[in-house]
Amino acid sequence: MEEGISTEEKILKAAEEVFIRDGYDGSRMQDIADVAGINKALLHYYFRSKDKLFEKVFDAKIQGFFPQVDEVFNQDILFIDKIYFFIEGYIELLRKNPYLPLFVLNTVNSKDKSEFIKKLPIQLSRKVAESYQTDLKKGRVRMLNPAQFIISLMGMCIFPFLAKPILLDMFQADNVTFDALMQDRIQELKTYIKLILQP
Amino acid sequence: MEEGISTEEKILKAAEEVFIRDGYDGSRMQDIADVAGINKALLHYYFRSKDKLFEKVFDAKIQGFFPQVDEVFNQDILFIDKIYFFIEGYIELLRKNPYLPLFVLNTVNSKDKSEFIKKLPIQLSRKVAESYQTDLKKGRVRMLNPAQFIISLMGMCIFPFLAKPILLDMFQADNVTFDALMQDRIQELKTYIKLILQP
DNA sequence: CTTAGATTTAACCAGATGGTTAAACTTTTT
DNA sequence: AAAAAGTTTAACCATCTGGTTAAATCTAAG
Repeated sequence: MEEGISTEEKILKAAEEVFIRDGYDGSRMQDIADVAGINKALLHYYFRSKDKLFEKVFDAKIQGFFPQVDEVFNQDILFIDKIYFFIEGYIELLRKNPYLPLFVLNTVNSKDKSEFIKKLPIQLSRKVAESYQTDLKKGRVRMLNPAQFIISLMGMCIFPFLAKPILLDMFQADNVTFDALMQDRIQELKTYIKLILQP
Repeated sequence: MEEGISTEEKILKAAEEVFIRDGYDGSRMQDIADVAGINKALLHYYFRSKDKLFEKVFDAKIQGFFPQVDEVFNQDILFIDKIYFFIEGYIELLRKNPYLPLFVLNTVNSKDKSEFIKKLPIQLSRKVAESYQTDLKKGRVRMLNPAQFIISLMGMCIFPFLAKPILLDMFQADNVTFDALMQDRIQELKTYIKLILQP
């Protein structure tokens, strides 16, 4: 654990690591303290409870689950190009935060944290749908169900990171080849999207 | 809890419910005993430990994560039709077992159960790839990366069930409309697959 | 320098947890 | 019917867990 950062920050970094690795139920306050290199009582001094600490970590990480769509979708460009940019951005983001999807999905699926769903900055569906309708009217894209399209797009981006251990086994891959696969996947998904969208 | 079934079966049913609902770390042996309507000591009498009980449940459920692909892929039909059958079968299966994906993915991603990956009956990738090559040679399908295709196919089938709470919020849906969306999704995915595969 | 406020420490706490034990009870076998 | 085997129970156990407490230590302010 590095010098020069506050105890609060040490705790947040350690908590993030442990919560992501072990999940909420599997995480121990003593483990977080050990990783942070501090006395366990400080966790309560600074954050009051395990719940609140988790919430703080979740709040910090959640902003990354849905990348800022404004920059992409407010541009005056073709819908399909917006989707390309989205794919590039999202897969890059997931490559840097490969454990994020499972962390978020576990949280929103857990029964005592389902209200955390309200914390998700979900503008994606609206932005995509509006942008899609614009291009549909101009005959630039095929008619399809925007909701289903968004689900598919997200599924194709996110799923491999969730299923990484399975895919490593399935394709006799290691971390290096998996990452290359994810790199290649950007182009692959663009191809699919083009085939699906072009009228 | 029903009459006429053995204590062992009672425990397995209850354990399945609780492990799926709360995850391994979040599950308590007393909870499982309560759901089963038995004394907690019986869990150890019949299954020796929480670990072993979990493994038994996992073994039972895992067979369903990858549906039997033999029936579908051994048929002498077009590759694309095989994929259609796969989609129908898999989405139906997931609609009946909506919590299964998260259960499995959590298990294979957890650090002390990663060896469970070996229990997955993974013939899917090989079957799909072989079948795809056959049709490729006959010019029935477009050239693409089979691994990426499989990942996408599975992602589009599985992801919505993992992200259900998010999607409910995102699309202002409830359980009924979500299920209808999953029903409709079969046709939608077939459309995508057709567009992607046709030469 | 002293005081006040902030931070940290080590010990402690009540309840929870997976698991154990021995006795009681039930079913099967002889 | 009695004995043996199998099942169940209630109590118990050592350890773990999130959290608390009061004293010690550190830092900032006057």
